[in-house]
Amino acid sequence: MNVAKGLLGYELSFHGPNGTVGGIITETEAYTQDDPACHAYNGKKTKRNAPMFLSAGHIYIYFIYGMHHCLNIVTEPEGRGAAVLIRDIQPTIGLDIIQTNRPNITKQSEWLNGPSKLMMGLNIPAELNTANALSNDCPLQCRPHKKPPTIQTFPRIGISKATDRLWRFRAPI
DNA sequence: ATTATGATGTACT
DNA sequence: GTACATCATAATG
Repeated sequence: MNVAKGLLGYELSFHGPNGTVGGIITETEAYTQDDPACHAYNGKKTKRNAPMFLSAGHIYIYFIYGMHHCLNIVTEPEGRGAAVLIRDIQPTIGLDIIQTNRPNITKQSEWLNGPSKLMMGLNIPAELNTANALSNDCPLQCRPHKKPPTIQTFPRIGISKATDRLWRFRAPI
């Protein structure tokens, strides 16, 4: 969760076939292996969550609700299953391309303001699962941009377990 | 082999 | 605020 806070204000960029798109990370959620809401709870490794056990900086993308994908950054050393869910991004790079990827959404502020919305808006392919974002040839890059002056803390949402853990973090716009 | 459920988004009332 | 789309995965038989 220290990483979840640290990622706020970072600029995430994706170099796709149609150009480069990206934006500033403004909301994240932390998941660790001692957390009942985590896909890797108790260190149980499955086909789906295997990327979470790679070393920090790897990418974990999973499919949910039969139609959506969510993007996570792995946060702990190899062998421990933990990651940060990227929940909200403010678009800054390749706005015209992002608009094309979100044809029915008029407000720029709603292009990437959700874990699956940002996958659609940035058009990130599920094949990036298990890639290493720290490697220079990775199409997905994450670089420091602006450090947020304050960080707000909330309960996580969309889960049914461990909702008491205040592991959702937001940077004010 | 079968079943329950989910780290959600969108449209509609 | 409520309803529903839609299916891979993981747990269970």
